[in-house]
Amino acid sequence: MVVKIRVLLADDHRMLREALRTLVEKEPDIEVVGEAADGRTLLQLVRKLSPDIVVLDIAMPELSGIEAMSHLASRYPKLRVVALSMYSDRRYVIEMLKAGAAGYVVKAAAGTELLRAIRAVASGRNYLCPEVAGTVIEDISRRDGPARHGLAALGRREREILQLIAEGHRSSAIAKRLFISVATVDTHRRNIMRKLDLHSIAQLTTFAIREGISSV
Amino acid sequence: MVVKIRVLLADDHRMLREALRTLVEKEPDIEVVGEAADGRTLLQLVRKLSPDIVVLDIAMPELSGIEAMSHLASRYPKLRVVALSMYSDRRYVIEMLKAGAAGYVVKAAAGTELLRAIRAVASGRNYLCPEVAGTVIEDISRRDGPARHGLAALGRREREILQLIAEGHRSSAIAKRLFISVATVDTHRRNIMRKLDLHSIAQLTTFAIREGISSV
DNA sequence: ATCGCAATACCGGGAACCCGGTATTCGTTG
DNA sequence: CAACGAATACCGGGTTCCCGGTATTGCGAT
Repeated sequence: MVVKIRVLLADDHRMLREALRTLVEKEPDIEVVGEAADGRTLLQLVRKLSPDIVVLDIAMPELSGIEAMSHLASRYPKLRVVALSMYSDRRYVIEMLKAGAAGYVVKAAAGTELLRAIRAVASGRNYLCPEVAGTVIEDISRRDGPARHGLAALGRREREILQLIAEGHRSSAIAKRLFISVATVDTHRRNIMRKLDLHSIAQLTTFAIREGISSV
Repeated sequence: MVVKIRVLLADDHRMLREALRTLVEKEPDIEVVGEAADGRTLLQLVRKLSPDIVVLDIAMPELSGIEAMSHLASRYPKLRVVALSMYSDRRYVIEMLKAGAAGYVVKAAAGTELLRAIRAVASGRNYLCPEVAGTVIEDISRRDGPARHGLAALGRREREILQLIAEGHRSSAIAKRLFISVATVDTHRRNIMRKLDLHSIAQLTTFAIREGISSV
């Protein structure tokens, strides 16, 4: 009687979730215990279902994959996450790994890469698909100190608020949504602008799109 | 002995192709005869394999889904194509339907929608998933003249001002630059917003980037 | 000639944004 | 323990944004 790896899938595209589920459930040692379409639902399901592994798409609405990753890492230190993404760009890879992901697989890779990642991560190791392994090695060889620029200078809450601003929400709506005051939203926006040296909503929006926090 | 619907899958993300293949091949009346990762390979495989149906992702490298669709429609009039996309936006839907697609399904839909589309299209009918059916109906009910949508609805001056707004310039700076009054800038911005049904600078910026008026 | 649209411009008012400053609390790290 | 940063929150004031309304002029098409 083998113990199955209990996997939760998080991707906003329903068809892809279902298709990935079908692919993964062909494996006798893996079972999909749930699916989440956005970052918030993901957090709820993790609490409810206690999966072994989360397969987490980076580009998700509301609470982006990166934000969700940070939340998961702080609240569930034992949980192991495999990041799944269209992007093999260094920015995304490093960001997710820093946020606590144990694996990173691009959608251009074969389905077997995802299965390999799930099994490696479930057994306590980390996993990078070949497409991004070079990226990470290059980043390590470039690392030259704790200076943080751009997106890396923003805290978790700041990134969350930046996404909502860039998605067109007003401060009052953001405040209501996050159960904080409008003054706090304003303060965060100001801090974000100071750190990024930006001075308008348009510039914030452009930055957020460029950094993949918000989509076009 | 039932005749299977012979399907060719075209999507540049290998993992998704494989996952979709797994999903589709669970059906006894459908078989996947091939997979293409880009528009050129797609054309070659269609010639070689003569599938009944092509499931065609819009966003592909080399030859985009829309261009591939046009090529297929002119060279293989009997071939039936189901467009598969992240986008439910009217622009893409109408464009693909005009290019000759017999069906359109978004990735946010359930996997069963794709199966339904394949079967409908294979039996000679057209298929629109519910998420875009309203879009098409609205487009038809609007088709009462030279109605213009999105960017096409904007005049030269409006486009000029949209670009400057999206680049982060304030109304006062735009006014000074174009030798007009701030009130006029405000009026233009209002007209732009009305035509595009947008309500904030962030939304304008996102639109401008998407339309290539402004860059990230 | 007439009409419609683009470009220009204004009134008014309320809310949001931008930014100067301030503060407290909590958790982490040295 | 002390220091620092993140998160929360406020004061104040000026400007900009959003949007209700209005208007005129010039040009091109019919």
